[in-house]
Amino acid sequence: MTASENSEALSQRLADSGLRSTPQREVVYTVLLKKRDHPTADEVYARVKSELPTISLATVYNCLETLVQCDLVRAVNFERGPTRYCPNLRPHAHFHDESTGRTHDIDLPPTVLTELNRILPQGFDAKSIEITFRGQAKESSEHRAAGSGHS
Amino acid sequence: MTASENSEALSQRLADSGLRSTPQREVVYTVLLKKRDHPTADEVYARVKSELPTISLATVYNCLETLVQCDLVRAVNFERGPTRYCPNLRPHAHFHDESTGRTHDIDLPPTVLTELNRILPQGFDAKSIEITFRGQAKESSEHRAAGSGHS
DNA sequence: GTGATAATTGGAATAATTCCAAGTCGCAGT
DNA sequence: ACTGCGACTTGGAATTATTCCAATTATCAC
Repeated sequence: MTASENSEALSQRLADSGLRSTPQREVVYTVLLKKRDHPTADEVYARVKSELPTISLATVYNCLETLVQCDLVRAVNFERGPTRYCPNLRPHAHFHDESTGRTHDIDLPPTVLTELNRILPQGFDAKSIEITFRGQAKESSEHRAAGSGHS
Repeated sequence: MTASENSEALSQRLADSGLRSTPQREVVYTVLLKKRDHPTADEVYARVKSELPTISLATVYNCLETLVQCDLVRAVNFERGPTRYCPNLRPHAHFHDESTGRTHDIDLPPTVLTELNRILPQGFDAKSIEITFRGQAKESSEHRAAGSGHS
């Protein structure tokens, strides 16, 4: 998917919700797509500033919130600490590597999701499931964990 | 399990880690056991104060942290917002009811855990898995969701 | 009991996020 | 093009959750 296609997708989604496409929203979104390392709002702010030096942190929070509303980005929270943002829309779990602090996306086979829904008692109706592994990723630091690639 | 048995278990665990059993730690722990609604530190503080009026919020944070260290309590974070605390030690998932804001424990069959570990790519070694459902629990407010009962 | 060590306390400090009021931008209708 | 209205952005103040710190207090070993 090219950059302009992503931009198209963004304007489309925004328009669907009656929202406008703005430079700030575009840049925040492309920053998320460019480096998929689950950055915090502060980190996004730092990255966006190199392209849009006058943007404010409040706007970054606003844009991120907007993108989450439009279902273009997922907000992720494991443990205490700042919220992180993830532009991977495929069903996936997160693996939090305790030694590096890094977070990897793990693709979820659909069977696992249906299986998980089966363990819910009567009357529980889940709209979404979040799964976080915690442990160590022993291999090379250049994992190509399934699920990060949208290219 | 009686109250004094819980208290025993607590001192034991604390001793194992070279820590002392104190009134504050005991009360914080019993408060968590008494009402298993995943309270925040502030809520625990409020409940503990009725029994131990001079306790400080800092101490509540300290005690909770200690209990988590001793593996008697789990700290739970879904989405932004304060950390919540859960004295259920059995493997379980959380179901977050979006309409009531309440959180229910869902027992996890061991098969699900082994299945989940199977989806990890080579080199990923998970020590723990956290699962959170989000949706609506349609039934009566008095669910006896499996997993809460230790009695 | 006495001393060493651990735990508690209150308040200040920090971190993350939200709120708010003012200013700016962009489109719709003329 | 011009104007007006609502949406968006901005900076700073406010809020919330949590941690830090220095001083006191309690507890255990001897």
